[in-house]
Amino acid sequence: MLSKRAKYAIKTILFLQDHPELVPASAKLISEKETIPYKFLENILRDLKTHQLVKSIRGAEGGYALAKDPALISIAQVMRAMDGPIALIPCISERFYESCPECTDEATCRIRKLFAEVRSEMVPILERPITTLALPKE
Amino acid sequence: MLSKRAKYAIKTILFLQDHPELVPASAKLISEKETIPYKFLENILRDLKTHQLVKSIRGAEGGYALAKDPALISIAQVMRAMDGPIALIPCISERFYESCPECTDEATCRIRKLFAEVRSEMVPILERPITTLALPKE
DNA sequence: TTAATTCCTATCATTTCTATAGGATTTATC
DNA sequence: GATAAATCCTATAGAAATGATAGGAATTAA
Repeated sequence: MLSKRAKYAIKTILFLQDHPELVPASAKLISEKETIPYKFLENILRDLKTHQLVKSIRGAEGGYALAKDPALISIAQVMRAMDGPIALIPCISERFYESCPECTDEATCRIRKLFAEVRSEMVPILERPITTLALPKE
Repeated sequence: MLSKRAKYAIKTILFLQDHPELVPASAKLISEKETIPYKFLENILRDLKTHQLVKSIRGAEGGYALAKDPALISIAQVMRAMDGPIALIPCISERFYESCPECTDEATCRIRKLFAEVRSEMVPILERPITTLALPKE
């Protein structure tokens, strides 16, 4: 399951997407509007910045904005920045590969292919740009 | 990511699938063959039994066996028994539905549909019977 | 100069995950 | 009937991850 960090991060990214580009949004504002604990948010924003998903403007009247065109940002990017791999087992992850400590031999692992298939179905959906995340119609 | 419990449980289920039906496999045997800590395994087996994936025979010469035809058992069942929901957010889970505490309104949640789609791609793959999990050919 | 803000390090609290301990109960076999 | 090999059960310990807070340094617009 997604961590709370990741959920907060997604809310933050979507908030910034909606926010007028010219005015940066302060952590305080985001915290209040999205009901995210302030200090926790600061720390998420730092991480999002490290991963080049948001940029910051320091000082009074400063704040945060998306670091790039929303058409180039996906939920997958946010998830990876917060929680790490999307794959359910590490030995099939593209970006976070690790061998499974329990596994004696990847070549003969009977579940590896299954989870690889799962991953390859998940990823393209999660990699859609956030511009495709319209509000559901009533 | 899958928990160690879930990985151990999957190994156990596959071990039992391969094991001759007439002789139950003891926790000790499984523990040794699959290198799973004995006491941890006992506790996993209990849980698998509660979820009616394995059955047990008590006493000397006792042990465990699959509770049903392997054609009726899937990795999804094992995962749900060990780790709970397969969905990445609780508000789209079929079996473990919960509203997201961060969410003000499901109807207007912008990521809900996306994660529902992800889930609906994952589930059919994970629900394939374990009889389809052949060893990969060289 | 002040106030608003990001930035940084550290720490705490809670929960979840992994694993172990110790023994009660059951049952096949000798 | 005794013994040994098992499952079964409750409890708890230890470790790691997660969620959250504290306190202040640095930056900058007004």
